[in-house]
Amino acid sequence: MREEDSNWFAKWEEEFPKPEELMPLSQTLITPDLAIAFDIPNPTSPNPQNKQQQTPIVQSSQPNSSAEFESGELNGPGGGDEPARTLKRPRLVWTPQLHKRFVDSVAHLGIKNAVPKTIMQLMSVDGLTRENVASHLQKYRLYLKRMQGLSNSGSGGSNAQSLSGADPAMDNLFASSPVPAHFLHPARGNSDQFMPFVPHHHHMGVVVGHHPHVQQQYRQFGSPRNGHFEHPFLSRQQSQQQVQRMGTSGHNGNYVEDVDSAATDVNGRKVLTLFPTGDD
DNA sequence: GAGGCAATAT
DNA sequence: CATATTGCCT
Repeated sequence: MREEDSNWFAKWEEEFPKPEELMPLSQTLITPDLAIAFDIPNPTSPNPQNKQQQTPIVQSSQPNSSAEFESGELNGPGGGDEPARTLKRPRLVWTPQLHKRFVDSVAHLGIKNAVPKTIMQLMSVDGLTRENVASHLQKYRLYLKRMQGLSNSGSGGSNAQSLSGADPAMDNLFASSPVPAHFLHPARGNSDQFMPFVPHHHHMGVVVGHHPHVQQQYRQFGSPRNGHFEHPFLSRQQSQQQVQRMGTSGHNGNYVEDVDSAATDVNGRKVLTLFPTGDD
């Protein structure tokens, strides 16, 4: 019982956006079927008054069979009554924010408890599946490993070092969130710290976008898209900020669409964007 | 079944 | 290219 114990929770809370802040932006979970079926409402006449659906109960959501409203046309096999069955969920887009939540969860869970299931539960992100987390966790571990090998300079911190030529694959995303020091080296003398497990439930909005065609979301640095130069980090943040503005403006309940890093798709590739509306 | 990880697929 | 999926193992 150190003084830290009394602090971790406060910090943990602080990092999260308030429900009120989430409200304007968060949409209820738009089920793939629904989104696809309706092809997402047009941006100019969105749903001005969207209701938010809170789930006060802690639940590992397996939103895989809830809504099944067909748009009327259905060639469905059999009769066309059954709920969504073999529908594929869109690819999950790991925004820096979402990943931050991921990292926070892992950090607070401790290495031992940081397994896909628990992480997923702690994150409490609607629509997030165990597989999503598992896949990302795998990559994240590789990232950490890579970094341990290169952790020479005495930055004393745990930040992304130079990334050049190695595996610049995911560095961009991962570098955007602070990596707890204990991650880099196994607990020493510290058995483990377990958490009381407090089910914080913040609702994250889910946006499914159907975009014409955008290629890479995370472009190389120094490549301005609309004639504006920006930093890699900023560019990402700005993209998100744009999204937020649209929502907070209250004018248009616009779904993410124009934003390059928002819900986008390459020729029919649907993308799921869960975004928290909070700080970075 | 759940997890970890490498390979492979989209 | 970022995720998803699969295979094989513990």
